[in-house]
Amino acid sequence: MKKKSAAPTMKDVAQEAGVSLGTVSKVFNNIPVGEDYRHRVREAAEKLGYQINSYARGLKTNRTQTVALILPLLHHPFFSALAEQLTGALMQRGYRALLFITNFDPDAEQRCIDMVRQNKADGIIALTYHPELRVDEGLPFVSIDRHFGTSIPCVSADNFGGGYLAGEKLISFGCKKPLFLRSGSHVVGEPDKRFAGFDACCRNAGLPCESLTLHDADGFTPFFEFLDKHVIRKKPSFDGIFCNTDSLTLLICDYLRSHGVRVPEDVQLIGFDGIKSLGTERYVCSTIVQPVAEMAQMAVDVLLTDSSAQSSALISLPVHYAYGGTTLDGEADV
Amino acid sequence: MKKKSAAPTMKDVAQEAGVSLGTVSKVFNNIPVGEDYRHRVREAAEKLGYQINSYARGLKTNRTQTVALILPLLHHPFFSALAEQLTGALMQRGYRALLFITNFDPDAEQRCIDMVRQNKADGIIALTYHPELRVDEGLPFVSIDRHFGTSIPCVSADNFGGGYLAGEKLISFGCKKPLFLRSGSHVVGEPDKRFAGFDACCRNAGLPCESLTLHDADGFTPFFEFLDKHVIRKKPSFDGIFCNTDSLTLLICDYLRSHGVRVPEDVQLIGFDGIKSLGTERYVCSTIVQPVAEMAQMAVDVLLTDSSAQSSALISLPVHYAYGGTTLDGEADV
DNA sequence: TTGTAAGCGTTATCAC
DNA sequence: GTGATAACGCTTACAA
Repeated sequence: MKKKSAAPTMKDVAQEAGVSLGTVSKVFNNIPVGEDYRHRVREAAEKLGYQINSYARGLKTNRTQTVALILPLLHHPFFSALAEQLTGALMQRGYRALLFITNFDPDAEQRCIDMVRQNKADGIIALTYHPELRVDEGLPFVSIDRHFGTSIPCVSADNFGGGYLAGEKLISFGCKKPLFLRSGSHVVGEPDKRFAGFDACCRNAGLPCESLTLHDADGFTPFFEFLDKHVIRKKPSFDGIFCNTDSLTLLICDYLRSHGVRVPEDVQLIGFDGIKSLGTERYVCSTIVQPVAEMAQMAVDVLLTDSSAQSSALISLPVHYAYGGTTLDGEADV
Repeated sequence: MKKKSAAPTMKDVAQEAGVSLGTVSKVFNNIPVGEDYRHRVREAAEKLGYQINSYARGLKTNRTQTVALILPLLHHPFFSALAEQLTGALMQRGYRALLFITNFDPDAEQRCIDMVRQNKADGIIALTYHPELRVDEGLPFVSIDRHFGTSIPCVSADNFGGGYLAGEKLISFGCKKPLFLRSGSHVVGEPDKRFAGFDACCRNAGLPCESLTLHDADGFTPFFEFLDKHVIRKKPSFDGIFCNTDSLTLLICDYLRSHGVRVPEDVQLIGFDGIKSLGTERYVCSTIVQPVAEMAQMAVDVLLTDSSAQSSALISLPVHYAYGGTTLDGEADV
């Protein structure tokens, strides 16, 4: 008794069907084969519960139908939505997703890349914070939100356009004293353009905006100090704030309200991402919505499509504005 | 010019180091080898940028260091947290995560299982809604929140205990007329015990509770109709609601407030899951917190640990209560 | 200790 | 159209 429910192999199927190994292989690769043979093979496979061994196949073909997803984390709606959409888009194409979580740690990111090479994934889709990742030439790679310049395509939302749109909205809602608040990684990436767009819009309107940029390590207290300083007797010295994420918007909104500042009456807030609230499924704040599904689909398409014209394209997908209670436009505008 | 940056193989490393193939293999498998040999191999590997080919290895060893994660979706904090924790726990153990999203579709779930078999994963961790999944005997399987009875271990939160605790809390906060609301899949699973626990607690206290159970297909309107009927002039005929998820709690809370019912003054609400709000990182409602990290760790441990005593255990991990603004205990109790 | 060689389950290249 | 047979890159007896 040597074999203990070992998975059936092509050889077993061949034997069961009374044909040769090669014929079985052909059936499973849609290579022309006599109709009766094809049938016998299918039946034998069914009977034995045969499933092709993708490891053996991958070894031969050098293609594994597997794509690695490298993300910093999942416990944030934007990232989890991205992961879900990416996985779905891959599965539709017959690919499997190998998931790696890096926690923003550059070392972990590099280790992931190495694991991917071991795993012979057919490609990588990554949202990485490692400024100079060492990744195989020849291994298809698509970056999200981080443009590595030469030779690596990047998919992102239209961050500049989104920032500009945020400015337009705030101004059209009557804001005269715009402020920009940012918190996040110090690694430069596409999302940095949100401020550039906002700033450009404010300038064009003759309403230069103040701004305060923080990095992860700084925590949030500088924001609170800033707000304290600029809020005199519940009247802030600004009337419209564009935060670089919905998450930050919520934090700021909460702080202002708890200090007697009315949102949106005294100050209007616009965020970025398009996060919806659990349960009610409404936007958690007025926001610039990232087209997550489209970004995922595009990333997969670029990765898997014959990379002839792949080049080093930077693909920015259109965003849109959505009302979420922190501006004065109200539901009507939705 | 045949090879076009083909990945280096053990043979290349052996040649570069001037040793035999077998020796290289031994180095990479931590099998005793002369110190100088070991060194030469390491250097050669480094120089060539060699990475072991896990497909070739897997073909030989029948172990792929890969575990499949099968989840219905990711765009919900509980599932994304679970996915993140599971992936982390697996990576710590040197395993990679193969992610599958099923959208609650039993067919998709079965297809995933088949893909997993093709991929020769070493095991499966699944939160599945397929009542009678056909899964290989011999392929380690751990279920989350769904107990398949015989032979498949299941990890979940202590749902009964959590329901009981919710009852105790509501009663200790002064509730006299408890209500239970449930929405979700019609597939029975561990989470169903939340009501059982709550009901038991209410009974013990001599305060029998009403309840309304809905399934996904029903939508939410029956809840609203029910509430409308039981709220006379802004005074509801109940004063404490236990909802089976935080998500539902938020929905109900929103509905009540928009109809002039004060939460928590008129009605207190307790949810289940332990979801935190973006930005402020506070619990979105008073809730029974699931120990997600521990559940993930446990699932991985059970899956990967020598399955001698694995049996068909049902492992319930302890939950705890947390204040989140929808009850009368206030921050002090946290 | 180190090297040699036989597979693992496929695919692909041949003759038939 | 079909059936042998040689790889693919690795592990693992076994021989040296």
